[in-house]
Amino acid sequence: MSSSESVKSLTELVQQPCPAIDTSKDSKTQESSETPASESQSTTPLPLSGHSALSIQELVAMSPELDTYGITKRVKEVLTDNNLGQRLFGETILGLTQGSVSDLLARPKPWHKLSLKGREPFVRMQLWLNDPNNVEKLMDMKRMEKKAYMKRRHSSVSDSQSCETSSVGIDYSQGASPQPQHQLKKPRVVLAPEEKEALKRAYQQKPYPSPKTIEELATQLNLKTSTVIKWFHNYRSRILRELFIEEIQAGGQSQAGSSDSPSARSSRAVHSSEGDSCDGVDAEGPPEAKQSGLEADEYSNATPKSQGGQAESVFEVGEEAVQDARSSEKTESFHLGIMESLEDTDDEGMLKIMPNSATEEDASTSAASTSVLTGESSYKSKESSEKISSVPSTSSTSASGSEKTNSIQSLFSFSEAASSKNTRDNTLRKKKAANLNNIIHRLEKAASREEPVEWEF
DNA sequence: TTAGAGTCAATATC
DNA sequence: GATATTGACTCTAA
Repeated sequence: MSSSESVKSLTELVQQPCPAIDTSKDSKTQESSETPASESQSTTPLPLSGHSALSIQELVAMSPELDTYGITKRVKEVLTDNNLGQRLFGETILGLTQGSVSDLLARPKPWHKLSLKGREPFVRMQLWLNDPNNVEKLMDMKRMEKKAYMKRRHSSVSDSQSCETSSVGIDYSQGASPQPQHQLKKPRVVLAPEEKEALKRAYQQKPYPSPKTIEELATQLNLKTSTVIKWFHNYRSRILRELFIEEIQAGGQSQAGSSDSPSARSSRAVHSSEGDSCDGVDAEGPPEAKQSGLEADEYSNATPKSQGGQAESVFEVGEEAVQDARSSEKTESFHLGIMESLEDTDDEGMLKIMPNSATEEDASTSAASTSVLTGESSYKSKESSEKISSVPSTSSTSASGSEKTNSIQSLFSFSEAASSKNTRDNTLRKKKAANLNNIIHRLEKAASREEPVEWEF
């Protein structure tokens, strides 16, 4: 099983243009006819079928580390070069929907961060890329699809012409649009920008809000608690992904070749990202939130406050590290805002996330809550992101061997490219690095000791 | 139970 | 029309 031999052959299979792949044809062409594998969703689509006895899962399990970023990059190139759509590619090759493909191509996770299931599409992509014929095949499919579409369209046009009038009234009566039935489909919730802003601010204060906090948020925002919960889930994971890709890009810039080496990447991305994908992933980017409690001092440095005890001491170091960032006018309000709104810090503390909730208290408080808002938006600006990026700025330090720590470190570490941007002096950075590593270390310890307090940011 | 991962699919945007 | 975004769902693991 683990024989190096099989691994080797697999490596060849996956990494090199392998003849074995020629396969696909048969299995592919048949499904192509009309239905783009899509529906088969769970059934394995792809051109792998020819791959013999090895199921995709097996392939994945045995696959050597793949350069996910490189793979997606190539796929994107191929798709655009050949004018192939994500939908077709996703449905026929990956067995995924267009949205998933888009997401995957835009924000691939590094291999080591992927679960077996998550690796599947990348193996498929790699295999697909390996055989240039596959592009041709896909193009054929595209043509066929087009033909089929035209056919359908023609026939439906004539159909609709004949029953146009009636269809209006029919609508529900016929299965065509089984819409109202039990109104099975819940309308999609679309959060208003202010709501998102508020949630983001809340996130900055507490990436892992307690149920109580969630309820408060839900109440304040007039949302369902489940929506708030889901939003936090999504936001967290998307922020993470955003970070990974930025790390990779940063790494690619600073060190040409290796596209996917996991750790030791700059964290500049975290702040500059503003890629707005995940809608705000931009600012905070509390990368390994869970793993390190990072966000506490990293982007919402303010948060650490409170908690007292060990946490307090832990964060006071972080505070220091953050000091300069704070000195910048823009970030200042940001930090202060959070600081103040976190005045009572723990879960009991009402989150002041809505701009209008600022009515309470005195001016300073209102300033605080609004400043969180303004702070964030400024956070989004390139300018400020640069300033803020100095916060976690550190040079990666030696220490810690665990992967976890490494990745955490990488979040704080600065690639040369990134660091060259700001003028911070090295000693200061090193000092911060040490401090932050210290924080990380202690947080991890605390975590393993199960001291919940420590994780309440 | 909760969080993370992977997706879907509706909607927004280009 | 293609692609990007994002709320929600499902599954898995701790």
